[in-house]
Amino acid sequence: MNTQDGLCCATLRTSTLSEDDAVELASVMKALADPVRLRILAMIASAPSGELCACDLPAALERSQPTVSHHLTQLVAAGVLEREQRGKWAWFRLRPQRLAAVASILGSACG
Amino acid sequence: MNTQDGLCCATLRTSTLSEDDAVELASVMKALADPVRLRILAMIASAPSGELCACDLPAALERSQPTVSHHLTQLVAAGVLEREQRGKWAWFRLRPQRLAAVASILGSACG
DNA sequence: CTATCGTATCGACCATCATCGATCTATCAG
DNA sequence: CTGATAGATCGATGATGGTCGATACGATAG
Repeated sequence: MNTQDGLCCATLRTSTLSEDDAVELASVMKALADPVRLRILAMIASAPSGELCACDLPAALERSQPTVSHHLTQLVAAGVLEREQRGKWAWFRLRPQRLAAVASILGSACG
Repeated sequence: MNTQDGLCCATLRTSTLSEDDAVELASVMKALADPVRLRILAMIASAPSGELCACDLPAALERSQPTVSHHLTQLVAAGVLEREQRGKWAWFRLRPQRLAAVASILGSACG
């Protein structure tokens, strides 16, 4: 772990996680551990353009606008999404590296 | 998703998660979203025998015995660990399929 | 400038959770 | 049976988190 981008190639199999690394990895997992946030990721991943406008989400997720904004903020903070402001709209794209890092850490424990 | 074992080959990229599938996936992620539980997984994954006795964990994790027992219960409930009782000791092994399922779902969003 | 619309922030509320001490259960040693 | 040990369960507590209404901010339209 600990490259310029945080999570990296440490594996559950080859090394025991330090307390600090465990906390960092857990913080990313925590960002992914909510149904609303997972649905946001799925919607963006399946969007033809690869991006989504925040304005569509409250209706699609049946959550209030503040709630959606809160979840988007958390996903961006976790490094899983990136935000781009266009006029008065906010658009979101995946940051695949971060998801790939987590996937590879988990996969490494599976032999 | 939804095979005999729960999580399966649904991907974030090809399908929008249903509310129910999102809740189920989130519950597994939640089990992985704690530093203590991640360290337990890492310790087991890196153990030469592939298994660990619960008796060693409170000292290694610097947590009380009830706390460790609580975390182990959650990991077993999430399908990530399996428990085997031997005499008065409880031993734990990984269930790689479950971790692999989560890893593949995350990986599928990374193109 | 003013009105409007998309988002972010704030404050509050309720639910969930990590943690621990105390206690209960079960297994083994004598 | 008795004492000791591994582990689970219970109850309490303090912290974290999801949610929403109200409000503030920022950009566009007129």
